Amino acid sequence: MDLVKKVIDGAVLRLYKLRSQKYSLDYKEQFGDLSTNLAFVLSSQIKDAPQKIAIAIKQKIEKEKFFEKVEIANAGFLNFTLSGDTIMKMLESENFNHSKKSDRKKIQIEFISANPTGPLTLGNARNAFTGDAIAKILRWSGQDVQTEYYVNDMGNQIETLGESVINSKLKTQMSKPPLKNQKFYVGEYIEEIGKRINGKNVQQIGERGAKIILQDYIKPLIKKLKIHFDRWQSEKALHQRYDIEQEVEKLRSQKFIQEKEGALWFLTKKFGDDKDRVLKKKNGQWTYLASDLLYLIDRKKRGFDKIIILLGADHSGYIKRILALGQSLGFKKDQIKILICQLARIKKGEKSLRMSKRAGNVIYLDELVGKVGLDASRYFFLEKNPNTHLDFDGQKALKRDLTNPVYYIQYGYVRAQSILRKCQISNIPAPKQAGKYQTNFKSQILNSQEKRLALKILALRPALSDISQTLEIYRLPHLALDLTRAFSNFYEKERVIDGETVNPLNLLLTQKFYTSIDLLLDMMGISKPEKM
RNA sequence: GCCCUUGUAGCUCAAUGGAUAGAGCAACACCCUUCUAAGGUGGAGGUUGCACGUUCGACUCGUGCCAAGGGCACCA
Repeated sequence: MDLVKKVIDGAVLRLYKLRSQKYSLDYKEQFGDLSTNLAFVLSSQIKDAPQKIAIAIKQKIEKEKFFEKVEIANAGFLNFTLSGDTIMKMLESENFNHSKKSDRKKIQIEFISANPTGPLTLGNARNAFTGDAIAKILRWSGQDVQTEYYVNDMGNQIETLGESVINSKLKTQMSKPPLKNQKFYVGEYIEEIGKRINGKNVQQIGERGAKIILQDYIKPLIKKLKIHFDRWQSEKALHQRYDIEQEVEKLRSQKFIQEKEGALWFLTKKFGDDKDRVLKKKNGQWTYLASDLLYLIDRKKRGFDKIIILLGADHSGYIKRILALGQSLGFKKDQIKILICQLARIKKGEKSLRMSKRAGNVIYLDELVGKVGLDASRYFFLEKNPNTHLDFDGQKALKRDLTNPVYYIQYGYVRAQSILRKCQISNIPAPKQAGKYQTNFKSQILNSQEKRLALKILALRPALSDISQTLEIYRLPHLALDLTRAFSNFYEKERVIDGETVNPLNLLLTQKFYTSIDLLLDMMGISKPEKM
């Protein structure tokens, strides 16, 4: 597929002496093996009729022997038919490695970063799985990736946690009924923590509680979710490592800081924010923005070329100010990318409610994964564009929404694996060494199942390249499903092993399918079963 | 009121400005008991929230409405 693109690009360059704009080169069964809208895209630049351009391109590339047929349809679409040999040769040399490794960048991806005031909930799931998958596809594309969880282990919410714990102790220690307060965190975990810790004041109890939540609730679950963080960055540690006063002074000399109404403001408006933001309150306390500033300073020092931050939609208002802070520190606009995941809501009867740890209206992620399994959970959350608004029906979701195609994909994977294993047993060369076959595909005629499967496999690498740029992770499950479908169709009609003989063409297809699904499952963090 | 996000089949979602808007689930009819049946084939299901506009061409871009979610603190 890359090859075909090169040929077309080459022809266009020779014809028009201009770099082709973004054009599509897709496999759509109804329009030949590959089709492109290139002539239309060029026509707006060259100011000539698409049909004429298409004819010129057709004449130029028709001589290339791997096009069996080039057709013009619908006043300018170019539809190509590739020969079976071409397709199989392309397939044989396909290794699924990212092609361009030249610009290796140091990228940090920060995700989840839920406050250590309670266990992770359903609301963190999207962010968690998406972040993990982004890290994996970026690594595939050759980037130097570091994953990080930012722990807000200081500030008001920690005190609130302390108060909540103390309040819960009223019941157990002093046999007084605990106070009801909307502000307090509720849940079994609060009582559990109350039994385990003591402290001399709210602050200390809050901090100890946060430590326990992080160590005994959050980290073990993350491990269970098969997510790895290279670093857990404590907010408190940042304040110990850097002198906030000094850092702010540096910025003051650059005129990003101003004193107004007795407080210290960061002039984020200069960078396009709606208003300026307080950095140090009238009472002398630093706001959370000061921590964010330190965190960015830290990341600048650590030399990241790019920072990707995943936030929930309730933080969408922060985007501008984070970018503003970043720019004041010398980050360019495109070096900080903030992705927003819409919040998950819970359906209760007719109503749909926002989850809240304080209202005790939550589904814990641990519970969900325990019930439906990690694979199904991952698939469910990865499948959707994070911008979609998700209403989660606790009852139905467990039964219906999560009876998802992940099993179909795994099944296809197992089938392919089983065939490959059989080939090994019957003394046929090891499946992973594709080169060994040296298959001669001369005048190979492919039937529609074989062709479809081959072309879909070939389309994978360009698609992954694209996703590693756009970070549209939700395309991964769709790709996997689509590929598996093509394989199932193929499997239904074709045989790889027939008695004692092996069909080398079909074996190659099976092998390459197996490798592509293997790669996709890895990227999605979905397990690769040997049996089902 | 202002800002961000979303509105596509009964449900969950796709569709770099391209051709007849596609998948899964659910439901219907048929086939298949294999190289693992968690399968295959076929039909049904749509005014892409509404209205204008931009152009060869709009689910996609622009403007205005309607509806939903989120945000508009010297809280994090």
